[in-house]
Amino acid sequence: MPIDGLATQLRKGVIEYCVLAMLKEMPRYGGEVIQMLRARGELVVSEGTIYPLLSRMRSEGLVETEWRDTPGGAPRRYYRLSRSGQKAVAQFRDEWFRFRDSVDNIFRNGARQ
Amino acid sequence: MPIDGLATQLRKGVIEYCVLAMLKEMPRYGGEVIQMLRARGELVVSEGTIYPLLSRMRSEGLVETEWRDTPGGAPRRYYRLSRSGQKAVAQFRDEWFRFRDSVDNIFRNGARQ
DNA sequence: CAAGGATCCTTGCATTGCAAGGAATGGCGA
DNA sequence: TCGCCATTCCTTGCAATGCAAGGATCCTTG
Repeated sequence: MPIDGLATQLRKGVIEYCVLAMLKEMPRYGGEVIQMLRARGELVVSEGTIYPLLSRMRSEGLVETEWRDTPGGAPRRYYRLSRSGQKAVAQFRDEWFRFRDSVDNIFRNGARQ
Repeated sequence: MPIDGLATQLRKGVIEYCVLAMLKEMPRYGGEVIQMLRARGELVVSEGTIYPLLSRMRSEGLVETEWRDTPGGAPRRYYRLSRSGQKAVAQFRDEWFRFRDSVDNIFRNGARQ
């Protein structure tokens, strides 16, 4: 059973770039990213989504990582944007706004162009 | 090779409801739907996407179909919205606007809530 | 030492967009 | 008539990715 029926498929291909965008400000670790996405109602994700995603982005060179010890508990792997990650975010951002407008048009104006 | 790199994954889970929304005005056939989506720059799809999609929607009861002869050429299968298809469009519409706002926020304001 | 919380990861599955290939219908020119 | 082409529809197999479930490691607390 998916976390949230309809929106599950909506998230495909968007979460990756949302995560990259969240890393623009500062490096973050996996659990932190999950918490931040959950704070927004519509972007709830599970560990099984985020960790494989972060691994993919690392092997694609979009992010770079660094272990940091914590005052108590397991060490955290922090992710920060690489140069090519920054480019990817910028490129996707443009595509997102165009895509969003197309879909908005269909749902606001019906099929009329 | 995908039709359009980044946007390929974006389309997942959205095209289905865009097609349903396009059927609200009047019944349409597969090729017509493809043409209309291509007219919008950001929602280009191929036959291999639309025909399996229309079949799924038919077997889920979201659309009903009817064959119509054409003045010259192969007959067309026309799709029209069923009652449950109308409900699905309305429900998705609400989800879409919320989802869109969440993503917009991330790309406009960074990670700040 | 045992229990528990936080963190990270892996495996296997479901969904869905896509390319490639193919079949049926009718028009048109050789 | 025969072959070719455009139009329309469909099927097969693959790729990408969100997800649940399960598990490993490290630290603290009792």
